[in-house]
Amino acid sequence: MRFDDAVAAYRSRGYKITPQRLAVMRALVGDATHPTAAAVVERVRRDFPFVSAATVYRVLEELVALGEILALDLGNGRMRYDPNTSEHAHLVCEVCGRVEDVDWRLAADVLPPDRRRGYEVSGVRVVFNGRCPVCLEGGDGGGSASPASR
Amino acid sequence: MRFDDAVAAYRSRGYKITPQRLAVMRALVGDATHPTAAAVVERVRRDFPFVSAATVYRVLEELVALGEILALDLGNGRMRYDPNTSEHAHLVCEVCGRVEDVDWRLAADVLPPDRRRGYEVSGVRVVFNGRCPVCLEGGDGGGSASPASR
DNA sequence: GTAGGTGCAAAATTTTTGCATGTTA
DNA sequence: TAACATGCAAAAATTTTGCACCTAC
Repeated sequence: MRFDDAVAAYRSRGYKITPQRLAVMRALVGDATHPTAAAVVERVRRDFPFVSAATVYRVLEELVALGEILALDLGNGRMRYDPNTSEHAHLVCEVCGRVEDVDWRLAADVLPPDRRRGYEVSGVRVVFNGRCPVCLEGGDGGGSASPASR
Repeated sequence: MRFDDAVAAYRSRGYKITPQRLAVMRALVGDATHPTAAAVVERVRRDFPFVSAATVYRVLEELVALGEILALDLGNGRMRYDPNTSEHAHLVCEVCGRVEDVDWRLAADVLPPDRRRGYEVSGVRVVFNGRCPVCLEGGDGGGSASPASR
């Protein structure tokens, strides 16, 4: 997502440009931490203390629908949002829940047609699970750190 | 998951073999529909009308921990369970929510080491999104059928 | 001025948990 | 019989929604 593109996308659909929408967009541009909705709410409130969480949820949904951000369901009950809409995979630490982008292109059509079972494939999500450098160095064996689970 | 393996896994850990656990296992073996927890509850109740949903959730968790089934979070708020624990990808219909296995192996190490950002990668989840044959034939453009969303 | 947006609080959903009771080994 | 498992109901946690008020255009 680029800020101006997102604003243009709103304009082109006749949606109003409100301070709340601008604040959510500002909170997301250039962010590579894959925040949860709650984290976006928190960040928006730094500039705009009384936004309603419902509004943030609604704006996030809009941005996904506009194709400006990606909604990632990485397997722990909370949605995460990614302003990087280019084709890439994700690395998820199964200990601390950290999420990172991996520049690893995989065209949807790597799935041979005879394996598509009649589906018209429009996209692919690739999530690598593992342990991040920090968690590897810290505790080893079991699950120590907060697993970012629900 | 094979029934006998799952029972053996329970035994080997000193867990008791209860009718409820057997019923959940029976409900899952050979199932390729990737049922939600609620669907498993429903199915178990066909043979065992008064099982508590909490028990089914607990048994599903156990089976995942035992490595007998896979918990899939395919991006619509509900967990789905897959007794096929071999390495494979999933095809998800974005119209009706149907999920199918695709025999498409992708070793975790297809991710080149210099792209791993220091992670120790232990697994990969690949989900292809698209439209299933039924939904392709039915309505085209928008979203008609029940999108199996939350 | 008006269509559309926001805030609040309550609803909805799915999953988890505490605790008393029941059951397997 | 003694540890473990279950059932129930309430709690949790996240996201959605209804409705009255407000505001960008």
